[in-house]
Amino acid sequence: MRVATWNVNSLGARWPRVAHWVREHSPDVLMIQETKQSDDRFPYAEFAELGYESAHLGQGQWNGVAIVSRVGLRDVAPGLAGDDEARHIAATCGPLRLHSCYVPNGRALDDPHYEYKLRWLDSLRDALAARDESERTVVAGDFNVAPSDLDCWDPAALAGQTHVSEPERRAIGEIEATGLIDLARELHPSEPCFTWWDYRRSSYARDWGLRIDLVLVDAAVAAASTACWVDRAEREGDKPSDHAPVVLDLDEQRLS
DNA sequence: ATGTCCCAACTTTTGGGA
Repeated sequence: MRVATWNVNSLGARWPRVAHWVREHSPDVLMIQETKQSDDRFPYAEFAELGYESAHLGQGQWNGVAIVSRVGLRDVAPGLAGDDEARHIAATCGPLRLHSCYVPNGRALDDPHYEYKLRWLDSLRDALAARDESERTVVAGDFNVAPSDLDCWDPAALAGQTHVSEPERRAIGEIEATGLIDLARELHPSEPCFTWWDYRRSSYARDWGLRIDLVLVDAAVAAASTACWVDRAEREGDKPSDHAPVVLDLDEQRLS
């Protein structure tokens, strides 16, 4: 079974690449962030032609999250309690309970948006702490936090900025403490595994990246996982998103 | 050169967000 997460930075602008990527890589489930679409513009029919059911929580110009699946899609839960932005959607697809997350950026440490980001992460933690432990859980998406210095191209250059602050990293740690494993880091303890590169300053060519797109899984999913990898090729070529997809491959037989 | 890309709109240029 293959599950992927991808911040597409506008599904409208990225549709040709998304459709091509889905055909090439055949994910069973794709979690999408930053669709930047209202629900009435979401390409439900186009995904259906590719064999996928879709659940979308849209907002319009900003945010927007989705889960598309070819292995069933039920018990859709759009939105995080108390949040009025389109940043979280959960659904059950086959044997997995999946959460597609788009964590607030934070903007700057002294910006009110940063406080919103920390509160949002606390809300996600609370929702995950209350989950049904019998469900096999995958929490994935754009967390806008680099959990450690290994996840940064130059930690010194980022000092004093969002994405690397101690409160943000602590909030990620508290989410993991609900019983979730940062799978890319678990399987690749010494590789950076960047997932995002700024469009500016030729950042991709210089490999000035961050690992901010995470796949957090419970112990049962971790035990069944055979790979967790970043599709850097998707960050190249014409009109890429600034994020690359992160792919989780698992052996469904080992999910007991 | 706060350097690029994407969106909306009092839309053909500007401002907000990442």
